[in-house]
This record gives sequence, structure tokens and C-alpha cells, in this order.
Amino acid sequence: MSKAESRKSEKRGRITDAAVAVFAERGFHAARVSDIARRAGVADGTIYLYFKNKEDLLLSIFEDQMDLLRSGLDETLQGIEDPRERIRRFATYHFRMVREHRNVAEVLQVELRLSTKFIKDYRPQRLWDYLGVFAQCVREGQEQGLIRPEVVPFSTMWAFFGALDQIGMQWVLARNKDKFNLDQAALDVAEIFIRGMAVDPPTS
Amino acid sequence: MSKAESRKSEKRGRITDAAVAVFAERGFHAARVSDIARRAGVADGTIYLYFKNKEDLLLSIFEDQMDLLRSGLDETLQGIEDPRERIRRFATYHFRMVREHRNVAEVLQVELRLSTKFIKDYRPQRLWDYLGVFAQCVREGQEQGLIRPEVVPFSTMWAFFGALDQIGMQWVLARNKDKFNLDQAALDVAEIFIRGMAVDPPTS
Amino acid sequence: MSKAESRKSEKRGRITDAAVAVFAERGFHAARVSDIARRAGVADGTIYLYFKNKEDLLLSIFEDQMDLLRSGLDETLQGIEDPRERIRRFATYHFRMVREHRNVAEVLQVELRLSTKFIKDYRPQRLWDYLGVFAQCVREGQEQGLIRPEVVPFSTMWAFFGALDQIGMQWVLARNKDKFNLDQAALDVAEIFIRGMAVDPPTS
Amino acid sequence: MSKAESRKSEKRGRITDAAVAVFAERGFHAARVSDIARRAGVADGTIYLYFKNKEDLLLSIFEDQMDLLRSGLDETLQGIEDPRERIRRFATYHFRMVREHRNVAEVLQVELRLSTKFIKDYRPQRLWDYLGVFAQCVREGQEQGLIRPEVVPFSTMWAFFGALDQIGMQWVLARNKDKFNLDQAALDVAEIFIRGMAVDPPTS
DNA sequence: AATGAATGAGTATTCATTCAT
DNA sequence: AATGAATGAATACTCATTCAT
Repeated sequence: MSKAESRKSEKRGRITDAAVAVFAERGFHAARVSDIARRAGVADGTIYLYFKNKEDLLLSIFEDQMDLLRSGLDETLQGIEDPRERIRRFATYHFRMVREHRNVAEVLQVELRLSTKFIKDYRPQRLWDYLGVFAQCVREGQEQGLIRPEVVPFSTMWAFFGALDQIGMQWVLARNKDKFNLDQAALDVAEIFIRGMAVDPPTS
Repeated sequence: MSKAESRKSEKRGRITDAAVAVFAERGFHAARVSDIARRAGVADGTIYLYFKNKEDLLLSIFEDQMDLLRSGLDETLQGIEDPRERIRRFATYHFRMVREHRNVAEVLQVELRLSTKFIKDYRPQRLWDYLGVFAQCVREGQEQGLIRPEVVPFSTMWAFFGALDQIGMQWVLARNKDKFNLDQAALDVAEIFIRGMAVDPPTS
Repeated sequence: MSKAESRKSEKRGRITDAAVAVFAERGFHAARVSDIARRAGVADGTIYLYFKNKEDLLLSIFEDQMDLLRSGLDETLQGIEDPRERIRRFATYHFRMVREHRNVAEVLQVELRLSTKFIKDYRPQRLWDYLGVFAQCVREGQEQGLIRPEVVPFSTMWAFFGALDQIGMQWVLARNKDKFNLDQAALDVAEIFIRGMAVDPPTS
Repeated sequence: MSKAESRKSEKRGRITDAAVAVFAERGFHAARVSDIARRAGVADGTIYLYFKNKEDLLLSIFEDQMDLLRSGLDETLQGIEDPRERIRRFATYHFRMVREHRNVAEVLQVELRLSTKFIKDYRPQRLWDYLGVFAQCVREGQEQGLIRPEVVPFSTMWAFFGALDQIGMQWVLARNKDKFNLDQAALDVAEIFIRGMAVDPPTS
């Protein structure tokens, strides 16, 4: 990477970090672009060299994080063969990331949902990539005779995501985050889906 | 109900209906209060005699609809004793309402989520009431020895809602709504949760 | 006129007057809408109840003034039969108005020309009405055998206007307005056009 | 001219040409300096090595063109002795240039007038030089006893320019430029001024 | 209860210009 | 001479809400 390119990447990163902090702190709408610029140590206009507009900045944060999330997931699942165990670890990993990156979680769980573009127009390819790992587990489980063949991977994937996401949102919104045991919730949700998709045990 | 009260209710209803139509058509943000007023056949200021502000109007639609949803649910579940069957009918009923009231679903699934108040500040008592029916099914299932005692009704309730809600949102956002089989999805989700929460079968 | 309508007209007039003053003082571009509002004693938003935008406000001043100019012209020419004398008085009247309404002249001669809409898009009907009086003089002069039949009223009208307008602009832009003798210039221009359009004298 | 100077001039010319094209195409305000730079094949910053700023670029186009116009005029009038004929040819020449250089005319007639500097601050020496030719004709005509001594060359010069300019502008703005007969208009305007300034014929 | 004219807060974004390389 | 990444000033306009009638 050339010196110029490196400086460029570094500047983009500074802006992204500043935006996460400011969005988490004041909310997307209340966050002023000039606040983000000041915190990033750049001029207002510079932000527009890297992002189309304020909303694009929010969406870019989402994409960057989904990429990170996805690659971390791959690492976490590496070497785990049993699809059921993979699903368990998926849920655990997901909530661990939520808990360990509060600011980012706040932005993605809450602020992102206030964006018309995200809700209505944007087709989140990165999210599909991430959730696709779950759908793949289902397919493999079916091939291995562990999961009922009538389970539809696509809609179940959304159901699983909805379940994780809603619990994640309740945690983020909760005043007292310690009452929530996210690790336990992760295992509980995973267990329900694993058991719920499982083939009937042989009735002897 | 006095004539005055009846007239009053009637005007409130006209405003609510107009708001649902305009919100569904143009989105919450793009919808102008004056548009709603014109469609309802009242003056702009009149809306503020019935609602605190534009967002309150949105939230009121949510509450009104949740009340309707809740009472319809009670009716639907009347006489159904088996908690597992109740859960199945809950899911089926939920998606039937989504499908049969597109405009309302559009507003509640999409526009409502763009509201800061709803996402961050509002504690949706009505939603809790609605979902509480599910939690109650879980508790009854546990009492009847049908559901594993370690299942936590509260978090499972949110997981269940998240699953239904996410599928509902995907349907609302889908360009081609016919590709989605909501009835089937309802049964599938219900089945996963019922099986997932069920006690282990006795190993003979 | 009802009380409400009268109040309304009065407010529009206050805004127009304030705008002329501020435009003349600071120029169209430098003039802030809020300056105009403050001077008119209304809120910023009120201006937009009467005018579509800042440029529309400028164009409206032009139209209002052209109406005034036109009706004043009619009065001035009343009873004057000789088309040549009418042209002379037209020029004199035009420059008298310029001199007596410096602020308005400044706005119309200078600021108006900085408006893209006025220059490129706007079809100034009011200006045509005003200049049409000149064209009509030409036609009458031709009917009476005073003006050469080959003179084209339409293009000559623009030439006449261009001549008046350019001299008016030089006067407005002049640092020392006293060096200019507008009355004399009026008679000179009129004389050139009258003589220039006149039929050849009979060569005895 | 050294090679370096020639290269320099060539680059300046490329920028000027690009600017005329872009100004004519998108208008002065909408034209971005970077558009002009791209079209000229130079970097944005390079433009500022040759011109003080965007407006200076516009004014430079005006000056360059006026120089060309002026020298072309001298050539055209060469050998024409009769001041009246010189005036006729002036008008004809002026409109011929307008018609044959549409882009330039568009920029000078329309875009230039949207420039605050041009309208208010700039003292167009080059325009005076050009128009001075007309004033000189008047003076010569007076010396030769062809033009009335009371005609004021200075103000008549502006009137003449205003007449030409206004007709030129109407032509540039006209949707259908073929309906306009610029050559005829040139002769008509010239004729009016020549006759209008002429001494009275001797009454026998 | 109903009206609707008046209010006024609030900020993203562009792009001409600079200057370090 | 040439580049082009970075700068930062500057404000019109909308529309939810109010309140005098």
C-alpha cells in the first residue's frame, strides 16, 4: 500500500470511528456532521470525499461491521463440524460481539433502524452473507439427517435472525444490562432452534 | 354515548384512517400533517385536538391496532386448551392480520420503526399484552409438563416475536408478495418453537 | 375588501417594500431572507406564504413595478394624440421614474439582471405590455403617414427599449449621477428614433 | 515566442475554449471548475495558474473576445470613409459575429450578465474601445456636416449599443432563431440611427 | 370545537480555492 | 509548472405546531 493510500485509509477509518462514537452518543438525527468532522480531526467537506452523505456514512458503518462480523464468525466456526454445534456457536458469537462492542451495537441495533434507506431501499447483501452461514448449517444438517427435511432454510434463517436481533435490541435498550444474561439467552435460542428443527427421535 | 361524543369519536377515526393511508402512501417523514388533515376533511389544527403531535398520531395508530389485534387474538384462541395449539394459532392469526391489512402492516412494520420514540423511548405496553399471551402459553405448557422447565418465558417471548416480526417485515418489503407463503411460514415458525420448547420424549 | 384580505395585502406590501430596500442596499445575493423578514416585521416563514422563494420575490417586485409603470404611462399619455409626441413623453416618463425611484431602479436595472430566471426562463409579459405602447405608437404613426412603412414595430420596440435601458443602467451605475442629464438623454433618444423612423420629407 | 511560452499560451487557450463550451452548456453558475479542467485536460489547480478565479475566467473570455471583435471591426471598416456607411457596417458586422459564434454569444449575452462583477464593479475598457468606434463615426459625421451637432456622441453610443445588444439578446434567447432576421435587423437599426442623427435636409 | 395564518428552529452539503508535494 | 486532496464558509427553506379568532 502506497503512502498516499495508507493515509487515505487511515482518514476514512478516523471518520468511521468518530461517527460510531457520535451516533451512539447523540443518535443519528441529532448527530451533526460537523461534530463527526471535528472528532475525526478533518474538515466537514472531507467527509464527503469518502461518503456520499450522512446516511451513507451510517450504512458504511453497517457494511464495515458486517464484514468484520462475518470474518470473525468464520474464524469462530473453523473446525466445528456438527451443524448443531455451529448454530450454537453462531448465537454465542453474535451476542458476544453485541456485548463487547456496545457503541457499535447501539448504532446497528437502534440508529440504523431509523434510516429509511436501510429499512426500505437498501438490500443488505452483507447481512445475507452473514445469515447465509446459518442457512448453510441447516442444509448440512438436513444432508446429515439431523434436521427435518421440510424445514425451509430461507425462512428459518430470517426467523433465527429475528429472534437474535430482537433479543439484542431488548438488551441494548435495557436500562440495566446486567439483568440480561446474553450468554444464556444465546444458548436458549440456539437450543430451541436446534431442537425445533431436529428430526423426530426414533420411537422405539 | 352522547351525540357529541359520537361525533368526536367519528372525527378521531377519520383522522386515524387518513393517517394510515397517508403514512402507507408517502411514509411517515414525507407525510405532511396538512395532507392528513385534508384527507380527513378537517383543519390542520384540529388534529392537535385529538393527538399531541405527529408522532403521537403514529403511536396511537399502533396502540389502536394492538388493541384490535389483542381482542381478535383472544377470540381466536377461545376454547383452545392445548398451549401448543394456541401457539400455532397465534402465529397463523398474526400473519393473517398482516396479510389482510396491508396498509396497517406497512405502517406498523416499516414506518413505526423509523420513529425514535418507538424505538428508544416508548415502552409498548400494548405489545407486551399481546406477546404476554405467548408467554402465558409457555407457562401453561410448563405446568402441564409439555414444555421444558428451563425455557425462560420472557426471553423466549421476545425470540418468538422477533421471528414473527422479521418474517412479517420481509413479506411487507418483498416486491413480489405472492412468492411468500405466509400461512406456511406461520406453521413452520410455530412448529420450531413448539418442538424446540418441548420436553424430551421419554426414551423407552 | 374584508379585514382579513386587507391585512393580507398589507403584509405582502410590507414584505415587498422591505425586499426592495434590502436588495438595493446589499444586493440580491448578499441579501438574507431573514434580513428582509426582520425589516418587514414578520417571521422568515411568512415570506414563503406570499412568495415561492427568494427569486420569486425579486420577480414579483418587477411585476408589481411594471404594473405601476404601465398605469402611470397610460395616464401620462392620456390625451396626447401625435404618436411622435407620445414617444417623446414615453422616454421622458421612463427616465423620470428611474430618477425618482432610485431604489427600485437599482433593483430592476441591476439586481434583476443577476437572476437566471429573469434572463433565461422568464417571459416578461408585463414588460411586453409596457413596450407594446411604443409599438402601438409606431403602428399609428405608420397609419398616419408619419413613419416609414418599412419600419418593423417589433424589432424597433426592442431597439428602443435597449437604448432606454442601457442609458438607464449607465445612470444607475454612475458614481456621479449629476453628470448625467437624464431628461436631456430622454429627449435625445426619442428624437433619434422619431427622426429615424420618419418618412422622407418631400423633396420639392 | 519561446517553446515554453507557446506551450503556456496553448494551455491557456485550451482552458478558455473549454470554459466557453461548459459555460454555454451548463451556465456559469452550474459550471464546475473541475468540469472545465477535465474538458481542458488539466488539473483543477492549473486553472488558477492562468486565471485568478472562476469569474476572472469569464471576464477574460469577454476581454479576449472583445479584442478579436475590435480587430475584426477595424478590418471590416478599413477603407470605408462615409461615417454613415461605417455605422451600417458596424451593425452588420456585430450581428454577423453573434450569429457565427453562438456559444460565445450565449456566454457574453447571457452568462456574463449574471456576473456581479461585470454588472456592478467591472469597468469594461474593451467594450468602450469597441463602442468608441461608433462615437468616432458620430464625431466625424458632425465634422462633415452630416450629423446634427447637438447629438451627444457619448450617450448616443450607449443608446446604439443598447439597441444592438437588446436585439442580440432576444435572438440568443429565442427558441426559433431562424424566425429572426439578424441581417435585416442590423440594417434597420443602423438606418434609424443614421437618419435619426442626420442633419435636416435643406428646405428649399 | 374548529380554524388556518403565522411562526421559527435548525443543518447538510457544495464546490471554488489553496498549497504541500 | 502541475497536481488534486483537503478545506470550510455560508444560508434558504420546510413544515410541525400554536393560538387568536
